[in-house]
Amino acid sequence: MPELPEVETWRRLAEREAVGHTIVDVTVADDKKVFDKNAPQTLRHKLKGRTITGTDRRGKHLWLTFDAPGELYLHFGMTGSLHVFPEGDEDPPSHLKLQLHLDDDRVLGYRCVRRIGKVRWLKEVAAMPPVSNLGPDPLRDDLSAEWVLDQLRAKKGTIKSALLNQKLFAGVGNWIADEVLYQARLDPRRRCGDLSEKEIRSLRTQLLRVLKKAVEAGADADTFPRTWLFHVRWSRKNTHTARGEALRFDTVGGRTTAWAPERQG
DNA sequence: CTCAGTGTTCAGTG
DNA sequence: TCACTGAACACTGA
Repeated sequence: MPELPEVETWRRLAEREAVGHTIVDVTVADDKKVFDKNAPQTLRHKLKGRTITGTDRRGKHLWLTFDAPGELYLHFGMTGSLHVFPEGDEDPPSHLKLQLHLDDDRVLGYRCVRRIGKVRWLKEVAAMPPVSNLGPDPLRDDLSAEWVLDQLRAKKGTIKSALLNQKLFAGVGNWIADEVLYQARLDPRRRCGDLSEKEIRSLRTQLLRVLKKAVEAGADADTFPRTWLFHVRWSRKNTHTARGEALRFDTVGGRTTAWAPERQG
């Protein structure tokens, strides 16, 4: 479920477990789609022998820095994830596309089931697309109420599509957008321009709150508050929220949107 | 067997 | 040119 909280959780995992370690070997899957323009052998050559010195993230994009120029960009698509496991693990994650074998007999592994993720070797990730095209990351960057008001008032589409716009709120994805609208009690189909100042301020407050809570929980869904829409939004078989409100599914902003009309009127 | 889906990009529309 | 919409991508699981 890689939206901002999941990617931030993986960044912290890499920061804690891999920074300071040297890559003694690299396993690269034969997958031209995930590796994009990078030839697998080039990637292997660049990474082998390097020491990981840092991690960074913006929105849903994660990258590693090293003791020499060049950065490893990781994007997870809809089904990617990052793992640390022992060398020779009997039951390693499936669909591993990249394995960095560290100097302490552990592996930092990038997994991508649906092959929509991307792995690239770049000079400076933050200076080029897609990361350079992102707007502020609500948890990393200052997201002032005034800026949000200005931006949303200039938009013509629905509030749901604005929340998903990475130039406005980098890292917000489909479940977070729905959760924020549920918490802020707003109909996802409302036009941005029709929202009152009070409603936009509430939206911003709930956005920061949902992101902060999800990151504090280590993106572990089981520990998200019981009342969150999250727990019922994944199956259309669910008919009600934990609070007992009728649940509805509509396509808004081109994405499946779960919401509770009686709360979000 | 069919179809929806946590994300991004790009072609098409107005 | 801009803002926005919808399809495509690849694969899994309901």
